Amino acid sequence: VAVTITDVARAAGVSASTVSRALSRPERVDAATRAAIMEHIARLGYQPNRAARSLITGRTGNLGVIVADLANPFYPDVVKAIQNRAHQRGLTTLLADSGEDPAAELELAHQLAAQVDGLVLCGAGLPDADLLALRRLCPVVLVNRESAGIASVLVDNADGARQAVRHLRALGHQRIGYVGGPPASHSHRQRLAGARAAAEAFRLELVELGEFPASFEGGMAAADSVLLAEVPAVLCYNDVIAIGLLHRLVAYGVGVPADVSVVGFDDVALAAMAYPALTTVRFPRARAGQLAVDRLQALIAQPDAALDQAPPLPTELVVRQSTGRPARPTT
Amino acid sequence: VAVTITDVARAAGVSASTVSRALSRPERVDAATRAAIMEHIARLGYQPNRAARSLITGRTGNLGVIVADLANPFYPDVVKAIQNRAHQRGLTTLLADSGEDPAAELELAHQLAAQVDGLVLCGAGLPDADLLALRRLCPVVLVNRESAGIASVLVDNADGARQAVRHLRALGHQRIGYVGGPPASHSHRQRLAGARAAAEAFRLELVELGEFPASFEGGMAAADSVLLAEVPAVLCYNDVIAIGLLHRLVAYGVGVPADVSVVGFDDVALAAMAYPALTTVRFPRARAGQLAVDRLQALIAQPDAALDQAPPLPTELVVRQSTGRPARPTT
DNA sequence: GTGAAAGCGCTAACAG
DNA sequence: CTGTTAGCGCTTTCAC
Repeated sequence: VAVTITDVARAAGVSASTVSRALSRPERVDAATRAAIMEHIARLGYQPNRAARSLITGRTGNLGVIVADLANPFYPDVVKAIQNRAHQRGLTTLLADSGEDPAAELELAHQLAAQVDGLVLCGAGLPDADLLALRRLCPVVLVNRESAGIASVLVDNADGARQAVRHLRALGHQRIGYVGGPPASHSHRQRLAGARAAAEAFRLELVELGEFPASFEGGMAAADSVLLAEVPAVLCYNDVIAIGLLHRLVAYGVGVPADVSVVGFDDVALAAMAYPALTTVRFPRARAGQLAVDRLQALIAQPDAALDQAPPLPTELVVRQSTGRPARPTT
Repeated sequence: VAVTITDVARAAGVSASTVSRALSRPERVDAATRAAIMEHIARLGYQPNRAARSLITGRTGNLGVIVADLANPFYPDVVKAIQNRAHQRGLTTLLADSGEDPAAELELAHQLAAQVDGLVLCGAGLPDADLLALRRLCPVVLVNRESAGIASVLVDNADGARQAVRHLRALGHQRIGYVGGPPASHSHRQRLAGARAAAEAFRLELVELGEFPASFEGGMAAADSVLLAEVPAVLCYNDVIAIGLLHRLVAYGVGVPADVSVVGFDDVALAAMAYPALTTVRFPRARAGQLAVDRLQALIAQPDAALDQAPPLPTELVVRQSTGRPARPTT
């Protein structure tokens, strides 16, 4: 069924090399011959065999993406952006889900490394050493994680937390609870650090309520801590936790925002759909995905260019109905 | 950097063919030599070059997945299951997102067809004719869509709708509204048909409230129709619409389920997180994804085996808090 | 500007 | 059971 370059060459009455050249270096081929060749290509529906091309060029035209968990609403948005951008650039996307398991992630990474031109790691849980080893196999770009010697697309988590704290302070709160996420998470640490710094800067008390799984259940579990600490406002590690918290608070009859203000992080679609709609900090997922592809392409073109880290992408506070002026004075 | 089969062969003191055989047909190689070869393979970290292998076998070891929209919470779950299963089977997954655009889908499908052993189409919007043409290029499996001559993994949407209607009827409702989804959708038609049949069977009135985009906004837009029709219970095309409706109803001060019972469809994670938690019909996404891979593998092995369609996968009613006994008689 | 030839890494007959 | 041979479809020197 497959039509090869030789078929095209024969049809056009030229050699295979010329057809090949017409495709890869059009300027090195006579305009007339090129036109004729193109015509035959279109007519025969010729598509170059990628395996054969890849065998000789060493390029696959594929880009690998490994995410921690596709079921987490954070990741599909990143993947979607990556796939779209890659497609624009003529690359196809290989996707793998590590299930938050570093061992699985390592295995997948090595497997993919052999069949892609570069790898994007999202929510990577790999130790720096593994990352470095991987880097020797193929170009790697990290999304929302920093590691020495590896390119990454960073987002200003700390500033996002700062904006959230500032918002809560503007509403009059003097004490703010922080519902933490998984301790291993890069974002968690940055967000916590940002919240701490902001608490100091804005002269308010930050009550750290513990670390919870980044899930709806985790958020529900955090509700008791929030109640016990009697904080009038809470910043959560992410939206999913915030929604779990919201759910449980409402079930307890605690008014949001009347009794407790809640702020999430990420601005996943969920946040706008919660009731009351969740105030949150937007994490530029689509932008991050695009940039990751762009950086990867640059790396593929120049494998050992100096990796100048761009400044982190900005985050943005999105105020919705889950925060508001406190109904009663909060001291 | 790359270690080839020849390197392994030389190290083991055998020919390349023997190494190749040791990998693909271990039983045709002496146990001792095989062991020695395996040892060298492990020591040298040899990984077969897939391009070279693919060039000769015609197999890529890749499986393509095209989804309508990754940002729709329905799809990531399917993709995750597909990728997991594929990985178990030693296949890698190429992912593409068509953005609900049939033209883009067609282009992606043809592009992917050339570099995969088979294609899974999820939420396919392609005309039957295009599907058939595609089928000639490579094995294709459809998820939740039926088309003559093409293998598919079907789900019993009609029965899901029936279960939902039955539930509402059991609660005492005599009139039920149906908030439809996109008219082009296969699921929409099946669910509507199921609801109609069930309405007749259970002797109640089904009020069709129109067709809406399958989005949160679509659901919000449907709220007015629900109010105007004064129906005490509503079945929605899917969860996302149901959540939008819920949101708007609550904002209007309409109690759910006190004043109106609401049922969604799909059981996306969102449904459990809504407040009140959404009663819905579970669509077996993970199972469907797995089955799609299994069927695709069967097709790859025997391209023109008779395609015996398995019975549709069952759906299951999940009762949560958005439905309940009506507070007042509903006549 | 174009063609001939070589070979990428691997597998699949076919001998032995 | 193992080695030899040929070639998958393409790109890329290198002559012309």
